[in-house]
Amino acid sequence: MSSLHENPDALTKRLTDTGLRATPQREVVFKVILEKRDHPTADEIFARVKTQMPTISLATVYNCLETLVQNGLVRQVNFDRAPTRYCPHLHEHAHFHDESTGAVHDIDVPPEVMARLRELLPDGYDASAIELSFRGAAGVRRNVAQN
Amino acid sequence: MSSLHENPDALTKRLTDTGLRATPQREVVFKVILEKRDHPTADEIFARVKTQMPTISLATVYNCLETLVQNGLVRQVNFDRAPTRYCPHLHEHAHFHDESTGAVHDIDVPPEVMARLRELLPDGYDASAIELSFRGAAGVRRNVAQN
DNA sequence: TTATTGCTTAGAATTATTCTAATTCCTTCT
DNA sequence: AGAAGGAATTAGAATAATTCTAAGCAATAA
Repeated sequence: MSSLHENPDALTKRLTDTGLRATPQREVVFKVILEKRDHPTADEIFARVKTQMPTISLATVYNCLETLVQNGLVRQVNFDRAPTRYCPHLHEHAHFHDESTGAVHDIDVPPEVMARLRELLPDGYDASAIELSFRGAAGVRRNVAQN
Repeated sequence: MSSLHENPDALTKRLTDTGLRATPQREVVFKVILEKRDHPTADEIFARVKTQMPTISLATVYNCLETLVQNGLVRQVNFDRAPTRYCPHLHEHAHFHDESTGAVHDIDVPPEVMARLRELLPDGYDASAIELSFRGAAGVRRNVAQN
């Protein structure tokens, strides 16, 4: 819940704090992911970034995303074989993939549930990452205008 | 734990029971998945199948896999963007992806844990599928020569 | 047997992503 | 300030898994 929205320098700082060079491309890619938290794909990010920086290339978007992911500033989310999506929420959480709308929603997972999942592993198995995702239909939403 | 290994007709029966035509190609693809439960990729399945049926095409393997999956005879397993793997275990379970060997191990998940996971979803969210996967290193294996 | 439907096949097409090689941009050193 | 060195960016080619297309073939139905 920091002030990344209000204070653009916080974003720059997060880059430099992790030892990264805060290039304009990285900043705008990072900003785009943070400002609309809808788990966009690389293509969608590319499209959004181009409106602010028309000369950027798709390869650069992929490069920036890779460095952001490798430095733990952004998370990757995969569903089946669909294009990789990018998520700015760093705390441990799961994802719900709404098949009817294509939207992806974050699902909170309490630490004790995570711990319970780890307990499922046999002795000697050490999980560096746990991925939990749901697929289905979200929001029955009776009595809500839809358009 | 049925007799699919000993009784090849059980395999045929499972195909016809689901309303599928038991073509030779489908049977051999299904057999290959069942007889070595190591979560092979489509390419690996193709290679194994070719030894028994050299004329089969990769497209057919993909077609067979698709019908098997759609009819619930085989499960698909995805890890990140790696090639899709196929799993003959139908009961609800998770997967552990060993990063050092590339192997995939099945992990049992007790029903009450599955139920606990479903409880994490907000009202109105209905999950038709839950995917749980671990990534990491399996089998610490001290005192084993490594080369 | 003929018609109909479904399956298989080879190869082309697609698509997300990565690679390559050239250029440009910073940073630092002098 | 100018030059050197390293890192980042770029356009476009390459890759790889998967899907599509069109044609032939096989099984079943009439």
